[in-house]
Amino acid sequence: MPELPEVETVRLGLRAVMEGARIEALELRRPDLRFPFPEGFAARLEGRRIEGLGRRAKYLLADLDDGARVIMHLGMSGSFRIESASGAATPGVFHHPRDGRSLHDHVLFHLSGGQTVVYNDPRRFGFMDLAPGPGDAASPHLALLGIEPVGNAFDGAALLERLAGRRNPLKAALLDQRLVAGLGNIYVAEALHRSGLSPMRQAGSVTAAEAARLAEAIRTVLGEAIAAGGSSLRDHRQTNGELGYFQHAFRVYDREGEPCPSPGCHGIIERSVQAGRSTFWCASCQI
DNA sequence: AGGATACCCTGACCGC
DNA sequence: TGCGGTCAGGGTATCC
Repeated sequence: MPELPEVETVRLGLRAVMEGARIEALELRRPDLRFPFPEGFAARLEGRRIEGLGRRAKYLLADLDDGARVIMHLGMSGSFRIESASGAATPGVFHHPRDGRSLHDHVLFHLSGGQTVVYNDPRRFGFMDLAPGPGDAASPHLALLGIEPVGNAFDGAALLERLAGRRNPLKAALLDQRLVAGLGNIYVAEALHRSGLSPMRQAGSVTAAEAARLAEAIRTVLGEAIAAGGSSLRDHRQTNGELGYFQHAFRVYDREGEPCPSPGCHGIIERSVQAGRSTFWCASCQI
């Protein structure tokens, strides 16, 4: 799944065609994704104009002209692509031979501009929901989210405050969406390596200086990843069908056994498992 | 409190 | 070419 940079890449691509457009028809090709679609979902969207397309953590937010907000999560394998009226096939996307449409195209937004925005999700861990209005409190999905790591308020002090007193491993704390919202397995690994901190460290043991370094590393790695169009491992694509390329800039993620890329470090990248997820790190320079 | 585990689901890959 | 096992960018529930 997409983590924050992949979702932001998708948002930037979709914004150009969705903002200001009217949803002429919403085509649901099955009754559910991870959860059933909300009652009357299609009817409540049809005819509405999309006034803005935002993002909170890993959620895409479409604000409608009647005040409602569509909340979309890509799960592990969700992607959006834009089809123009010509209906040209997207490179690299499997199209079902029967109707020319991929088996996993589940939701189609038919827009007034002539384009169709297609949501594809093989694993269906993604979902869509409707909130009555803007503001995190209006949705149970957003209400408990922590600080936005690319927002202005995120710095060493803000991070230190959230880690203080926590006894769980630093990696687990950073993956907790209630503390910092938007990080996932890849970017936690990358940010910890860049800041020289061990994923095994007790979260509450991080000092003010270390928190400042970590916050800066998080901000930098997310920014670089967004600029690269995200990371494409299996499923993520930009909305024009192109791959992201930040995966080539990984320093530790999926690099078990390779030499640590830190200057002057002679360590080897290790893999271990924390909370059921792979952790990649260098025991020599991450302390 | 927080850790470990199972689960939701499909597809890719590996070894046999 | 097939088959079983394992793994995957997320989030949630449930059990200790």
